[in-house]
Amino acid sequence: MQGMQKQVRVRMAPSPTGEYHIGHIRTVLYNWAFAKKNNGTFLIRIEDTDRTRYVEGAIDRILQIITDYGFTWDEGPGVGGAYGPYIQSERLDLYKKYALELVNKKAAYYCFCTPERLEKMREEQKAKGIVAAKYDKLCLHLSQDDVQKNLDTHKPHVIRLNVLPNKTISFKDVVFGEISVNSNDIDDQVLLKSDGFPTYHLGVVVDDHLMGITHIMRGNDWIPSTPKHIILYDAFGWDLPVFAHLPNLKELGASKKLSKRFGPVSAREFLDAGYLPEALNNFLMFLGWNPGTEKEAYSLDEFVKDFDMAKIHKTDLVAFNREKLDWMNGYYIQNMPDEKLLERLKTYYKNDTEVLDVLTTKTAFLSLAKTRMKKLSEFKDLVVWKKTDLTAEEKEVALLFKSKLNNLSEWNKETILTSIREVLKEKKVKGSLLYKIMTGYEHGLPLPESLELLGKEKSLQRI
RNA sequence: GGCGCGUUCGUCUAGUGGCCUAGGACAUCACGUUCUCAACGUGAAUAUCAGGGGUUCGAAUCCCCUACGCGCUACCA
Repeated sequence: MQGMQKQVRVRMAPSPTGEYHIGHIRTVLYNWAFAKKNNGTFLIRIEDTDRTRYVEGAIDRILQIITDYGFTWDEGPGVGGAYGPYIQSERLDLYKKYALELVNKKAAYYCFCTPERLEKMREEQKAKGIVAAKYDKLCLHLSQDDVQKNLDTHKPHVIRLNVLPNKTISFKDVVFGEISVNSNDIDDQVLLKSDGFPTYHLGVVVDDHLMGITHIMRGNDWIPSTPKHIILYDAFGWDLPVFAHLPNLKELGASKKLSKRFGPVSAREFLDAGYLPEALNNFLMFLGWNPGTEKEAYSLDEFVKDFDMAKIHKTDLVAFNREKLDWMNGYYIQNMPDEKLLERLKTYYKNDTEVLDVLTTKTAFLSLAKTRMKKLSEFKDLVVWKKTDLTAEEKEVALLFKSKLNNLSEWNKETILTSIREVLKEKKVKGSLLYKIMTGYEHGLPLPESLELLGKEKSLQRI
């Protein structure tokens, strides 16, 4: 079968439990690019199996933010596909069927233990000095009759994975290499909860297999769970997908996860703060991957071309350098064609009439502002000037400036600049004072150009 | 505590036994340009590759130990 490459199918499986994190976008990016590079399929599957953490509307918001970052999916919510439904809560029968298959194969068993008994069991183990409590397999030893009796009386139950002792479970990770764990360290994980929903472990394995997933790229916090999944694949007799675990993101300086204290955390917040999706994506690409060249500016298309799983970093955490993100965003703004930037700004400031007015009547401000903003959110302070209080001395400068401007017979940036130079020379003041007088800020867009745009009358009014 | 994983400039990294007296980018500093601030250009500084043992003619690169960090240890994902 050499040369018969299996069709690449990858997935992103968000849980609708809250806001979509910027790190999730990084994972989307890698999976999406890998699919595109291999002419494969990128699908989205919603893992809404935790009803206690379910957040109303979260699915729509997650799909929207993925879209807003520029990604599309070939199968999944909204687009359908041959392997649907793509929402786990609509696949409950499937998980039950496979859980029962495992029970029949003795690879799993019914457990009728109450939460209270589990709690007590853990406390007892703790008292004995065992910190990581494991289920004691009590229900594994229930007779067939007892199990049936309990089922007949509808006693609440779960289905647990039956982990055999003294086995070495190992798997090969594309990033981390060979990883092996002793089965004695693996708990008899619940597979099917008492409410009939699967746990993550059953859900992913069943769905990844049924949906033909060939490669799994996810955060490396999943490494410890992977052996459980391997046991499941083996029990079902299914082929293993390729695993690649990605380094997680941390806050710069701290070895801790991203925190609101330092800035945006959710994917949506970054957009709201005025970051461009293309800059964000470019930044995210390098958080866990590097082409090995000195090229740093990457469009999505270029990334698809160069992305290589073998170049994913084997490290546990990568710092999210917000300063570098700002630089990169500024870089993208500077290099964006004016018309395109104008559209972005109009969308960003769609509820701000003051800025919108500037964007429609004085578009020339755009090219002046371009090199002066790192985020779209900084545009407003550059073009919407504020009033400020002046000292007596400053007022004198202001009046001189006003009369100079008033005397100009021609109103253009050269004549205005001449006036500025004269004022600065005569009054021996710094340029920043004129900015304060005109704009209310110590600095801003070049005055000659700005005032030319504003017009003589309005400029004089400002003073 | 147990298990797993990691550790190169302040940060993200290049690096898979000799090209490394460790390269790039961000940040920092200096100079140039200048109506301010940016942008831009040029240049500077910053890492005995966590520490200690090996293996080898030769190690950031291979092995062992230690330290530190992170993750997991739920009827959460």
